[in-house]
Amino acid sequence: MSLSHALLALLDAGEMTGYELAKQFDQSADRVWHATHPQIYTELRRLESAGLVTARELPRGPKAKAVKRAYALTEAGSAELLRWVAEIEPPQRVRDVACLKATYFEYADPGTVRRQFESHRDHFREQQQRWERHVEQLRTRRTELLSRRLAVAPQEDHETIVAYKVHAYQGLVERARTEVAWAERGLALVDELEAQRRSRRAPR
Amino acid sequence: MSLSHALLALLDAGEMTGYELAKQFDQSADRVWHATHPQIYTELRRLESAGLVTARELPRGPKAKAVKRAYALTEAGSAELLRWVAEIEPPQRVRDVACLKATYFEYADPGTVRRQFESHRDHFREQQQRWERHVEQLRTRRTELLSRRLAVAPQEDHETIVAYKVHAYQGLVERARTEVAWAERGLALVDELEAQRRSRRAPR
DNA sequence: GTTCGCATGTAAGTAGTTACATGATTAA
DNA sequence: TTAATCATGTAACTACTTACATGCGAAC
Repeated sequence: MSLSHALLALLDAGEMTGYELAKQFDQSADRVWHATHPQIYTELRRLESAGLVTARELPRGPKAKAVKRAYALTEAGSAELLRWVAEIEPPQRVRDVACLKATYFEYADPGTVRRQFESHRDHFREQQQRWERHVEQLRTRRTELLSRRLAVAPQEDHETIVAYKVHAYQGLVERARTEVAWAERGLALVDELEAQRRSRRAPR
Repeated sequence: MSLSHALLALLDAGEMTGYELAKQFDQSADRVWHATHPQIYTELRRLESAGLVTARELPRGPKAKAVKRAYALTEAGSAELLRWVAEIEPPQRVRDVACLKATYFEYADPGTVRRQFESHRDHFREQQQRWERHVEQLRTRRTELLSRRLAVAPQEDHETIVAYKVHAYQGLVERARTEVAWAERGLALVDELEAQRRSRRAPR
């Protein structure tokens, strides 16, 4: 289960509350792994009872009428993170709605198919830009998480840390680019098929 | 939920038993959507009680000591399939273990990282070849499912049906290619980082 | 005084996995 | 006779989603 490891990995940059972790998941470009807040809070409690993280209760505001919980890695948590990174996992199963649906576009009229491809293209264009920005921020070491991480790591490791992260997000950029290209070829295909149909129905 | 629609789509090629459907999911290259057999049998029963498919009980073998159930689309099932194909769904959330892990490769030694990238590359090379073969079979109309589907569709639609399926699987080929390229750049990166480290530790 | 962002959760439900269980038929 | 393949399921569990619920503090 990768949510737990995503959390351990984020906590390696230092103490964070559930709320801050949730933000990393769904606001920033760091969300290589999607998770909702109920799942995150639940998982943090589980990690705590498994002894992989510890929680420190902090007052919220000066009146201390409510508390927040800041989580940090334990020794066991760090060890588990190391173990997981080295472990070779069975490849993930394919489960791709867009592709599944595209296999049956014959059932939809050309206008609808066009809208499907356009929405696919627009989505991945946006993703591509988002990830390109993130790669740029990593290169110039301007993300908050990376700064925190570099602050607690020895100087000589900095280059390696940055290089692997850049490579990972660069992969996402390429992937998004591939999807955009696929959608654009799809749009061209719709045009082509329509032209063929027209010429077949009214030959000269 | 896309499993139900994957099943409806497969059944559009004609009557099939749960066992045959399960084979389409995990044996053939058609598995754009992964599912295990318990899930498939359960879902078929659900589709049946929802009135989207009907089951016909057939004897298994001549002695008729056991039965199998052949499922077919109902009117409502076909309608639902059409509705689903035209519907524009919210984009899927990213949840990528390989990428998540790659972000933290700094924690592993170069040998381990190399093995990770190699296994990624090998997996997607195999996927790429599998999908290339499948595209070829679709082009020459030699897959069983496609033959069945073409047999029940009007002649003038054949080209469109084949074209969209080829496009969908061609997309998977490109995606696999992108992953292979990413892993190969990863391997180059490991070498580069190691060379840098060596030269820094022993300058000339 | 009300809206926005911070902060934390529960509860009910759906989707998907893994292990267990059974038994028929076919080909070597 | 034994192994492989056909064929169908249940049960227990984990992962994830959605809706509901609460309350503080700051700024306008």
